[in-house]
Amino acid sequence: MKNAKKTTPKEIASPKGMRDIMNEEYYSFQGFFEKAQEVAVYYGFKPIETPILEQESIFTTGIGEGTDIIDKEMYSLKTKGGDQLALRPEHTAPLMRAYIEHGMQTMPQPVMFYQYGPVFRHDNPQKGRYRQFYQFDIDSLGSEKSIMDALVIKVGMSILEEAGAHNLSVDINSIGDKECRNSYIKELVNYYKKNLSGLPTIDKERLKTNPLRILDSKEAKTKEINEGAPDAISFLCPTCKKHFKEVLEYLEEMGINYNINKNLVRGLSYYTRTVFEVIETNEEDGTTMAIASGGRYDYLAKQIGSKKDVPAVGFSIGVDRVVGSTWYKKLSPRIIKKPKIYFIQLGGEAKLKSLNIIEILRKAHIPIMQSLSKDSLGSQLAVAERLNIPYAIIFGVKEAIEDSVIVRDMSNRSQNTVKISKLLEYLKEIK
RNA sequence: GUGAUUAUGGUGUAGCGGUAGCACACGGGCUUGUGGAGCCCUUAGUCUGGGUUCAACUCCCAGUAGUCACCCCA
Repeated sequence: MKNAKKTTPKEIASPKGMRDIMNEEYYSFQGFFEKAQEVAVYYGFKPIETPILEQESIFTTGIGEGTDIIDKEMYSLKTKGGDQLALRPEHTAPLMRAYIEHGMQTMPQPVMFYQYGPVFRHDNPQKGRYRQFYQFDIDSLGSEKSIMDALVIKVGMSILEEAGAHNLSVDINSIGDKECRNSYIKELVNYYKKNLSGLPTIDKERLKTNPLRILDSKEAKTKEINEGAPDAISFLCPTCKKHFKEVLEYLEEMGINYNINKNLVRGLSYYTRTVFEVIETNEEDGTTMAIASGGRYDYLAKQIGSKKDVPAVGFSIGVDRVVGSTWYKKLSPRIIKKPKIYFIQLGGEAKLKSLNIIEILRKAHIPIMQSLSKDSLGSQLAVAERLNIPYAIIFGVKEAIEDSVIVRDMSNRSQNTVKISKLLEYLKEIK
């Protein structure tokens, strides 16, 4: 499967960085989504689903120009009607748009939502990175209280733990609010200007567009310069400092391990105060990967057109990275499950009545696999075997006359004849 | 956007400057009221476009795509 596209002509291949999710992988995703929803619901979050397409402007103004996501990774398109739309590169701005559009500020605050689905970024694919990928988001809108920061982090971490994660660490930082962040940026720019000659070109460029980003630059020279850079936390105004301290206290209280990373700034410009990333360390090779991240975005609402600020905070999980990890504990979905019964029919008489029996099973919520198109018993059994299905229901001419079926345990080849009227009862027992 | 690397039926693979084998899978047939089977048969391939050459699947270049890494990010 891994080379499925190596020779497929482009016309019939999925687009670069996008793939089909099926079989075991499908169940893995589905299982994760169900578990994540369950956890979120226990904490009082409600579901929402926003459109995959949005006005492009909510992203350009919300996430901000000067970020890579906007400048080079967005799928933009113009509709036949002339609207400028974009495939969502993340869930946060659309959620805020929905909040504003539906006047949710009249509801009891905060409003807490979870949502999940595909997001799109036009980046080059590599390990754990696709152009269409899946995020599960937990957000609290309408409260600036530090406990909401802690809450979304807690819920996100619980979901990850339920999924089998155990080597997680939370990198956390605070980049302040409008005032302290601006004075900090001013100070930072001054500092870099003093060291301008030592900065690589990329970072000189960033000095103009997004100076905060220089802090987590991967350039060796910049890293050196960053050693002496002023740090955001010491520039925090008293309110922000208090907020950050409270968040950390809550995390400690909940036993969540964190480390303060002064260079963490995140690539989206709507963040204020709390920002964090959840890092997974691979036990085998020691490599790390961010599998979830988020932060507070108190000014996003106004940026995308609200008259009032809506303080909010969110946590988003990179589902592909969770499901694709070595530690992922396969969560199996409850709603869409893999059938445990293979239905086999034999003879014209039986084939005729087969669909009725399948319908009886369907009404009892018992999914099956079948090969109605086949005739011979042997070949149908072979398929059941091949698909690794534990039970077979055999329905032949004789059974059709007697209104019964044979239920066969594929593992030990034992079988029983069961009246159709008692079939559901019988199946309940063997499960 | 940058770099490395790869590309042969559906899948996995062989091979050679003289146009391709093999295995499995799939499909059909025989047999068959009880299992990964057997036998027979069919289908199906050199990623695309250029170049070198009498001749290219093979050598060269470009493109595309997979994988990985950088940037960035989930």
